[in-house]
Amino acid sequence: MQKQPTIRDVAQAAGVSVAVVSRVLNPGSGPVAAATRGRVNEVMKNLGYHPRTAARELKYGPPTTLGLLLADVSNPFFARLADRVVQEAHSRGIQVLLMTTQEDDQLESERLATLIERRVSGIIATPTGNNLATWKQLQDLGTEVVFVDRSIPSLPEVDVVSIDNFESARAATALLAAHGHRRIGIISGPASSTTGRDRIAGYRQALETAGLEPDELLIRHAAFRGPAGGDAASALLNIEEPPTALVVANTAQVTEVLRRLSHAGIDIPGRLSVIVFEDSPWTELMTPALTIVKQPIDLLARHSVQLALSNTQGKTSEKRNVIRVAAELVERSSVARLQLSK
Amino acid sequence: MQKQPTIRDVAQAAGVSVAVVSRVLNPGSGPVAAATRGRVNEVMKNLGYHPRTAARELKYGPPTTLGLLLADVSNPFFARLADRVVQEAHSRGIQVLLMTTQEDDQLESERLATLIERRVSGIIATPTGNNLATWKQLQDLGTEVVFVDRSIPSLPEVDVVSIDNFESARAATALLAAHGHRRIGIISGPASSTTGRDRIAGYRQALETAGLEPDELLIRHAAFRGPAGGDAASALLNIEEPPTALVVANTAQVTEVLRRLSHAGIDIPGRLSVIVFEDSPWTELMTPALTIVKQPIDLLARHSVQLALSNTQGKTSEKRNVIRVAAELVERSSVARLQLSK
DNA sequence: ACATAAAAGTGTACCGGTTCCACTTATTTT
DNA sequence: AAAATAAGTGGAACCGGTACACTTTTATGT
Repeated sequence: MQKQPTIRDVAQAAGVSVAVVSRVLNPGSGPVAAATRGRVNEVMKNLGYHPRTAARELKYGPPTTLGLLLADVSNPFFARLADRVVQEAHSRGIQVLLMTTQEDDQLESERLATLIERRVSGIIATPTGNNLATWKQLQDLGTEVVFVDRSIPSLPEVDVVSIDNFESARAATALLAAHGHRRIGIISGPASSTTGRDRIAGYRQALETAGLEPDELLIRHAAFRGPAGGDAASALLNIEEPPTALVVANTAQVTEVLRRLSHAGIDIPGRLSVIVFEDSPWTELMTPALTIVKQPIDLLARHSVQLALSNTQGKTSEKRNVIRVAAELVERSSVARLQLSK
Repeated sequence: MQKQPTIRDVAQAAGVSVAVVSRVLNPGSGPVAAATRGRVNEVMKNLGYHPRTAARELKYGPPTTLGLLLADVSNPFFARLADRVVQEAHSRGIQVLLMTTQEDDQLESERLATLIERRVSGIIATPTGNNLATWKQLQDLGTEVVFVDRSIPSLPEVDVVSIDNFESARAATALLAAHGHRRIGIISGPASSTTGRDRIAGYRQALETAGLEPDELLIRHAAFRGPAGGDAASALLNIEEPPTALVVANTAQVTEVLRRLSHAGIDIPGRLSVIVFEDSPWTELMTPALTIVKQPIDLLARHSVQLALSNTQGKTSEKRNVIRVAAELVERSSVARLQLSK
């Protein structure tokens, strides 16, 4: 284990001053004779020299690191988002520090503290909904904060990138109504989350447009983690007048819900039509292939990274950015047309 | 956007020297009177002071950051691995820099350069198989390198954590043989990858034990990305004497293969029995529920992090570590017992 | 009370880069 | 040919922490 050469070692070996080496390292920061540049480069290669990022960052804050704070990377939606964010960031020469909260605000708080200490230039996050003061502090410190997928209404000054939750749930519900369903259930995220609430709101809107009376028994909020989604599904199946159609608007709970339906021996779409907010490849492989609401993850990632870096890149737009991208309703085979026998 | 207070600001406001503040920051590094400690903490809180990691890292290399270099986080296997690695690292106060290679050795090379500049203490990676010199350099520099899932045979000094690829493929193949299958196909990773090769080797071993003659037409290597798996599946279905059973040992290509089988209208397990290397929840939701080889991702993650940090934590074990954990064959409904009509 | 030891606190060099400014040497202008 | 300008290089301060060597204060023992 050899010890790393420093810029001074390079300077000495090349017979120049450290200032010159630094200029070679940062083209455009000053003039260097072509011959000198070549010699220095040669020496750097021979010595296996790599400038140390930590030292570099000490002088000026690091626009080279982004924090990506997600609830849970084992959720395919977040995993794909992470993948795209990382790619997008790399294409701009930015690195990504990945952190997870497990939807736990205490953990979130610790992660945020770390990100502050790292002086990351931007943070892309799916907030738990708490730690308001910390989020505010981050912004005051000049860190560009971008909420993705969800947001926190009481932090109206933070940028947000998400799909149009209201509209996508409305469209899904409207599709079911158009197929003749009158008892339409929905399982959404917790009421404390914006996605959870907004999707329910879209659902209600669709019911109203279709002239259907909302039944609170058909509306379920479920936590993102644990068996909550499955329990909600079971509960829905056991009410007096069970639904003939179900919107699973809680992405993290889709497999839980489907598992429960499967164990209960529910025929899809014969007994229950289903639309899920989830566009993993497997939704197409199921029997029947699931009708889904597809989130344009690429766009979410691209916009998030762009916003998270916008401040750093100089063009500090003073006003807040809210980007809503459209989700796509992909019709497959899990929605049945109901015979109107009444 | 206020500018950040430094340790000197804190020292001045608290009426002490920077050394004392530093001691408060690093308990155990020296004596501080309880009253002083309280006062300094108070001032730090009021000023919103957070010590800057970059400055801290400058003096001693950072055992606070790990590099996680994966092929692709949108692959559920890697996603879950990332999730566990991040959790495991966080529980030890370590941060994770996530990078992806898209199986491209050029990109891998660039990512490695970045990791060198960051002086990360350890790297957990799924190597593409190239960049041998860089991997070696990393080790010489004292970076703890751990290959996970795959390895590079020509780098025998690098730690490896993976499942027993040979044995898991052997077991899967043996199960099919025990169910009476004599034409067993396999789609594995590329021949350039250790997983690709080792699983094929296990497959051959199982055939031999079962007294079956290997047929090269039934053995397919497919790239991890793109439509290669699907193409391999199609090819297998179109040979003169097609298989009655298939092992999909290329995790990244499982959905591709299944999609192709589905489009071809293949009845599983009626016409083709299937075992896949993939344990996402959806494999249980399929009709029929898939028989799978389940990788103990928790263990892989835990061991990887442990090894990646072992050097740093002082206990420099001079010899190389190779950790092989057992995969579990979970029998469900996608394997049919064949009537031996011959 | 007085020596002595332990505790508390301070000053400052250092980590490895970047950059400002001064300085020397070449090149151009008139 | 002298003066002005540009190009190339070097010296040293600085970024924000850490830790060593040292001084001052407080506690302990007889």
